[in-house]
Amino acid sequence: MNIECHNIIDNQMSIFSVLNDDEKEQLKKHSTCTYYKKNDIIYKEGDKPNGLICLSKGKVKIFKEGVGGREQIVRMAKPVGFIGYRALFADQNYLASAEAIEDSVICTIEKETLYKLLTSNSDLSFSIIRSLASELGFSNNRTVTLTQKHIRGRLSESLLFLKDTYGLEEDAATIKVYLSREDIANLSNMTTSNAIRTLSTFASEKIIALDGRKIKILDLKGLERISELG
Amino acid sequence: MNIECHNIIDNQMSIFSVLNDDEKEQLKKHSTCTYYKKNDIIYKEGDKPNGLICLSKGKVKIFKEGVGGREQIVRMAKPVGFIGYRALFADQNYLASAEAIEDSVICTIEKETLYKLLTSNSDLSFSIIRSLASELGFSNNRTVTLTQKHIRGRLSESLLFLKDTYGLEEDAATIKVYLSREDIANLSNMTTSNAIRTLSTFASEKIIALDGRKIKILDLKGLERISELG
DNA sequence: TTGCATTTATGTTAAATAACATACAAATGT
DNA sequence: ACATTTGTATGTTATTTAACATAAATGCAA
Repeated sequence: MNIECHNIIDNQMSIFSVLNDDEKEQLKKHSTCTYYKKNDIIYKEGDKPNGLICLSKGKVKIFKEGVGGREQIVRMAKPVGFIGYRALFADQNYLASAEAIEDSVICTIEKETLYKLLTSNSDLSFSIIRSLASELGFSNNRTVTLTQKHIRGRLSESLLFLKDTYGLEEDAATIKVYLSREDIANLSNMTTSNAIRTLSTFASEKIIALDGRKIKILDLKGLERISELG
Repeated sequence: MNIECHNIIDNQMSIFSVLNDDEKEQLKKHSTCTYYKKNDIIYKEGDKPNGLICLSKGKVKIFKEGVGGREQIVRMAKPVGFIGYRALFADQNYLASAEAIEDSVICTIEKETLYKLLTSNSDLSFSIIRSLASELGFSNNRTVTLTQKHIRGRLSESLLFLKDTYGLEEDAATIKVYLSREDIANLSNMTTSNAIRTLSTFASEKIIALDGRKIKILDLKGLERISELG
């Protein structure tokens, strides 16, 4: 039934590995599974969180609407990872929206159950503190990157970020996520035109190869160099 | 002796208010006071945190070095607030530097003592989770602001941010912090020249009044409007 | 298939902002 | 009191990037 939820909770990689069997059982009883199609909205800026959302399968983008409706992707989620936990723990409404960029499965854990466990299990609290602290560091880094690097630097950093987040296909070169040029632009703080143009330039420089939405990294060192130089 | 530390720990506004007297005593025994002059560095990017730093008196800027040594201010601290807790809890070295922009007093709480308390007191963990989650929301907001708003929007948002953070003088108009034009620029992601120029423009439009480093807000609504429009 | 919408591609122009140059004022040290 | 540095101010130019325009390619549905 919500076998997907059970898998997450039992997963050795998840933060729930610090829980004992009884605690895990609690979580399983109070969690529900939901299925999303590609392009489905999981939640919207302003919505109220009602539980801890965990991505079991698929890929999700988290983005904010900026000036003139222009969107900025602030995070990309992969399994097994949390979504919207910032708002939940800050006791705020969502400040960003989440949309599935592939068919996805999420598992929602009831807020009350989670909080009860947090009270009794300090290791779980520690895990969450560590997660939030890491992501804050990432966010601060990104602020500097997106504001200070030039277009080529921002784009190459985004490509490296996508590679690090989702990994590579069996050919050890193709980034394992297929975004529209618009999404790549929204991730890299540039217009779609400029994302397309700069990708083409990279391709002509043999740094990457393009085939539709497939992006193959040909010269990793080169990409890293461009990213560092800004 | 470290009376300043004691004040922080007993302060009703600090997150330590959830502790009992015995726990507070523990903290006091394992904390030390340090005094910093204006422009003193408290820690540098890459340093290893060795405790929880709390600002007791003064004002501190947290900034990152970006492309070509250009600095970006990511946070401004005021009493009673924490500094560098992100790196401490993420178990990382500092990703940013902290510098006193006024004579300041900080109180450092030993990591081991803090962690012991976190294990036994879940309310304290909760407080830290909430703080980190709030700051992450702030950071994501800032990313969008700094990348999408135009110069006038970024500068007015920075002025409003400084007002909200440090408050106003008795005249109910002058922002209670005295930054160099360069710092204002580094906060707003622009060059010093453009910060100076745009401040002058705001002054000529009677939105603010300038007197050296004193910035008086004459038209709050106007400033908010400019900030929102981007 | 055909038509229509969307995405991708590329060239041109316009706007925003950084970079640079210079001048002057204020603070600081000797 | 003077020289030296630092901060502030403002004008000019160069560069980056957004905005706009157009068109080809692709995906999708009737």
